[in-house]
Amino acid sequence: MRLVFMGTPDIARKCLQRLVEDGHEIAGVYTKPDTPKNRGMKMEASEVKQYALSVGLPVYQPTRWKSEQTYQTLKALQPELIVVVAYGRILPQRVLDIAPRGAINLHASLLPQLRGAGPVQWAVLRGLETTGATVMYLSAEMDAGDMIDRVETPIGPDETYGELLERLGDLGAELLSGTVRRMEAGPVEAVPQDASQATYAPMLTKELSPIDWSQSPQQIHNHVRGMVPWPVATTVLEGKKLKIFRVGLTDLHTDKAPGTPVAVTKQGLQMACGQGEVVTILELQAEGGKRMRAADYLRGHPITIA
RNA sequence: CGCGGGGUAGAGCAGUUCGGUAGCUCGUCGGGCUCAUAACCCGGAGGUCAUGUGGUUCAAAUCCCAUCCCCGCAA
Repeated sequence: MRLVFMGTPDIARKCLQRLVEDGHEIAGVYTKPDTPKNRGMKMEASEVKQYALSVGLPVYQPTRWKSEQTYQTLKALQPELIVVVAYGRILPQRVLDIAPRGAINLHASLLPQLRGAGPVQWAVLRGLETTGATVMYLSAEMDAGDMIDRVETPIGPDETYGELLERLGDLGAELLSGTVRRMEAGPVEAVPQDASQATYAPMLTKELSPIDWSQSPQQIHNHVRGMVPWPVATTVLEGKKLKIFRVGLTDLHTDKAPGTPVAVTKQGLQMACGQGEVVTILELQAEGGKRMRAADYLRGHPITIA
């Protein structure tokens, strides 16, 4: 089938790659414009763009979807179907109407749960035990279109956002591949979402990084793994800002105030949380330093236990 | 030229300001103690101090120059 693909990060790349391997005719690939990133502020192309170029697909990076020229350019590609995966842009309704078979989207949650830009992160942050991916039609309202296909998957008790995203990317690409095949064969059924059950998952920001030590160990654990690999949970210890990559639950108790170091062990650093419970910081990174086991960090940066 | 931290033993760090015998904590190996141990005691091995076999010097981890690599902020 002749289609236009729109997407930006790696999960989108996986989907595009799968569609290419399925033998579909990709008339064009849309992705966000290159942005200055990383140390040195070098311009960096999205994963989707890098892949598209490597297989010789035409890449488009419009900045204004409202412009007539952008609209006409897409229309001229004459896609039968538009496939959108984590594109990062809101598309005007008339753009969604260009393709005869419509515009579909892969969303990494079990809609109507977790609509928004950060469904995978919030699935972990909220401590859900199950999530998944949904293929639906795009609609004017964010992630509210009629659903075509879905796949479920359990979330591991220690799984991080990054790990889950990786898995959902593979599952999602597989799911999407099947949907497009079926659409190619003929009309498909779509069921409306129950809007009353909708929850929302906004994009994470670094403002969410600081750990609230008054929470329970399980909540802190969810917070930490939901923030890896970005933006990563943080805390300040002895005046130093630390990124916290991994914590472990304990059955211990303490009468120390939340956020106070309780003890240093072979495993790492035990910290007091809410209700006198204790979690162990297992893996961390200091500014300018590498990510390392907490026990290693403490060897060179001994802390005093009050 | 966006700002900044760093590369010293297998790991994490100190030492660099003011050049002068390579240190700490841990791991590892051997021995001891112990009912036992991740605990404790004694002893040993292990480093061309990122690179240039660069410059200055009687002498460089330390000062100067160049290069490579890692990381934080910011996006």
